Order: sequence, then C-alpha cells, then structure tokens
Amino acid sequence: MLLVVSRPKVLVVDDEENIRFLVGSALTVHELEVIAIDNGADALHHVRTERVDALVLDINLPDIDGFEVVRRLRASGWMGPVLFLSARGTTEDRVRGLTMGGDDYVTKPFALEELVARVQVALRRTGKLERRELQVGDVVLDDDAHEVRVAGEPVHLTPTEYKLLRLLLSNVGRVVTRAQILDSVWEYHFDGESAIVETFISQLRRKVDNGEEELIRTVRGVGYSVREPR
Amino acid sequence: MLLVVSRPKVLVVDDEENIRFLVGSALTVHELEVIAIDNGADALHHVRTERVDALVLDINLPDIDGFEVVRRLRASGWMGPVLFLSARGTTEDRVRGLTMGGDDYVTKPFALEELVARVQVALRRTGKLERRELQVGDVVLDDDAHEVRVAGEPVHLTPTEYKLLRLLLSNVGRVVTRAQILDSVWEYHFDGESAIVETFISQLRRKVDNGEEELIRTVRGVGYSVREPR
DNA sequence: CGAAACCTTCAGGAATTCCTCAGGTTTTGG
DNA sequence: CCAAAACCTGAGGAATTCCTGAAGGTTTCG
Repeated sequence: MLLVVSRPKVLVVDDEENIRFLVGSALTVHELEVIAIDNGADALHHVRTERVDALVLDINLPDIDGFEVVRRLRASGWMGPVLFLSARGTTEDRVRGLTMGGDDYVTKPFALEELVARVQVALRRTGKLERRELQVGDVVLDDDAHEVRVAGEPVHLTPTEYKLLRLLLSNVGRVVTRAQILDSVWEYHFDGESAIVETFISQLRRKVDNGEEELIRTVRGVGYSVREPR
Repeated sequence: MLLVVSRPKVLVVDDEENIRFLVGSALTVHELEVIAIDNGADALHHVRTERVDALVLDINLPDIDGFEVVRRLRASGWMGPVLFLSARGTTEDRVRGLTMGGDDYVTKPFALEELVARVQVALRRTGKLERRELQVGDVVLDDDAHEVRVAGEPVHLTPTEYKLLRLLLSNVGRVVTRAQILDSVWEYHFDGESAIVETFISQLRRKVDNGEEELIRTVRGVGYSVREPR
C-alpha cells in the first residue's frame, strides 16, 4: 500500500455555503485536501502564498469574476488546472471560449460524482495523483482515460459495458452475483426477471474476451467472475 | 482449527436505539465485535482512540452529519471502510456522489443479512477478515470465488454438487444423515425413496475424491461423513 | 430536427444440469 | 455361504439456465 506523504490540495471557491460544503465533502471523502473560500480576492491570495494543486472555481463571485481570477493567476505563473462552475445557460459560450488551455467546466446543477471525477482526472494529468488502472491478463481498464485496452489495443465500450467490466475487474477472484450486478450497474433493487445482464455479458465477451482463456467465467446459478490467470 | 486472536471491530453509529440493537445483534452473531454509539462526536473520539476496522454510519445524526464524520476521520488518517445508512429517497444523490472510494451505502429499510454481507465483504477487502474457505486434506472450497480446488487444481462442480460438498465439508468429523442432506441441499422435507443422494455422492467422489485416501466415507444405514485426515 | 449511439426486451436455440431408473456391487446378518 | 438390504454408478430424457441476434425504443449529440 502506498504511503501518501501529502495529498493533492484543491481550492474550492464559491460564495454559496452549500456548494462549498457539498463539493468540499465530496473531494475530502476522495482523499483530497480541501480549502474552501468564498471570494476571489482571498482565493488569489491563497494560491499565491501556498501550494495549490487544482482550483474549483465559481464564475459568479461577489468580488472578482472567476475568469479574471484565473487570468491573474496565469499572469503570475500559476499553471494548475481549473474547473469552472457555472449556472446553466448563462455563460456557457463564454466558458467554452475561455477554458481551452486544459481547463474544464461543469454547469450547475451537477452530479458530485462527475465533478470529483473531473478533478481527479485533472490532478492525474498534472501528475499530482497516481493513475488508476485495473488489469487482469491482457485486459486493462484505465479509469483516467476511461478506456479499455486488450493486448494493448484500445477497445470501445459503451458506458454500461464499461461499468459492468469495471465491477467485474474490481472483484477479481470473487463471484459477482446477478443481484449485485443489477444493483451496482443498473439501479434495480428488486430481482425481476430480466435477461439484461446476460445480454451485456455477452457483448462484453465479444469485445474483451479474446479467445484462448476465457476472462469472464459463468458461475451457473450464481453469477459471473473474473479469475486471475496463472 | 484457527485461534482467532481478535475479531474485527465494527463501530455502529445511529441515533435510533432500534437500529443499533438490530444491526449490532446481526453483526455479533456473525462473529464481529461491535461497539454501538448514538452520536457523531463520540464516534469520532472512539475511532481516534481505539482500533476500529469498519464503520456502519447513519447519515442523519443529531450532532455531526455522517459525511462530516467521515471527512474528519479521513483527515486524521483513518482509512477503514464505511457503510452509510440513509433513509430512502432523501439523500440518495448525495450519497452516490460521496461514496465512490470503496465505501458503500444501503437505504433504510434494509435487509439485515445484506448489511452483514456487505460489512463482511468490506472487511475482507481490507484484509481484516479471512476468505471464506473450507479445507480438508487437499480439497479447498472457496466460497468467495465459488470455486473448488483439489491439490491446487480447479475442479468444476455443478450448483447442486457444490451445495452438497459444502454441507459435508462444514460438518467435518460428523456424519451427515441422508435426511439432513435432502433437507439442506434439496428442499425435500419428506424421506421418500430416492437414490438422488447416492447419485450425487457418486459424482462428487469422481470429481473430488482422488484416489489414495477416500474423502467421503459412507456410514452405512446413516449417511456420509468427511473426516479430517491425519 | 435528424442521425447515431445506446439500452432493453424478446425469443429461439444451445448448453448444462437435474433426476429417475435400472442393473450391478458391496455389506450385513443369520 | 446365502439372501436381503444398502449402496454405487452409468445412461438418457426432461427441465433449467444461459447465450445471442434482432428489433424497437430512448437518449444524446451535432
């Protein structure tokens, strides 16, 4: 296991207490250090005086406009990734225009999960966070690139296929029951009669399970499992 | 037989007496040590001062929000698994966003068995609980992988064969009567004339009982038994 | 708005598993 | 030693479970 000497530090800047709390909690739970600030001036000051690895920044701030904050930071040499928050519709075009240099943006309301994921991607791109990969045999699932490779060759998976493969790979050596799959990949909390799991397993196999030794084993009457090959 | 020096310790935090009692009992029955606490502050204190291997945590606590509890624990370096409890509907989105990093959540009302299962899975993932394996001689039945190995080599069993072997192995040194077998493996509650037990015992022997010393002994007029070899 | 990508259901067919039956083998008791 | 009881085991049709392609519906994206 890795000893994390110091966690990546993310500055969350938003004037809404609620957003700060939600985003802050989400990032903290995912093992990031968080500083929450409610205005542009303090944000500027903080980035200039302490190490900050990424910025989550509302565009509409009470004092300095979010874009202006970034402009000044860039001018003073800070090159970290920025994730803009903006209300839907209002500034989408501007955002698109102004966030080219590797920066990103999400519109409120947003899914926390997605925001966390994007922050992590940004931190990994800048080397502040390790890459996360699941590998079994010659199948690699790269969570950052959101990409799957089989024997080095990229393979296109649909979102659901991806989730399913991810679930299976993160349970190597363990059987994943159909109920677990339905619960985790779909949101079914009931055990109805549906062949949907089979259908997707079938598709996954076609895409990922190339020949020789089968990656996804059927455990009759129980579910499916991926076994580490010898 | 293994001498368990110390059982995994699970902290149950919920302000409802009822829930604490139910969850606590269920976990205790499954050989886990349980501490029940009814507020966030005490929970924090306990985790920081004593070894705690997993947390079952209500989100709505009287003092500190469940997420906040986890946030603080993570900040102080505690990395154990957390299973959140939440009322259905109220916070599902937030929960989903905040529990990606290996944490889990169940919505009330929940099935106790499912909760216990999830806690056990979490503890196994973090190495606090051993794999569920039954072993006699060179036959190993791995309940997680749902797999049987003989002298290291995987052997394929059908679901019924698996259930039967499991029953026999979990009764090492004891005779399992035909009635018990019919009752447990099949749903027969009557003792009709049926050679089905013999048939499956026969198949099991062929697959699992490799030569030298027989694993499954016949106890004439009674049933079958597996004896720990010297 | 239209096209493309994706999700879901369904149904026929394939594969596996179950279970009865019947004949053989071993054990027991007198 | 013999007969009866108990057990073993192979075979095959029935039942279950799983696979997979096709088609229709929904969502996403330009």
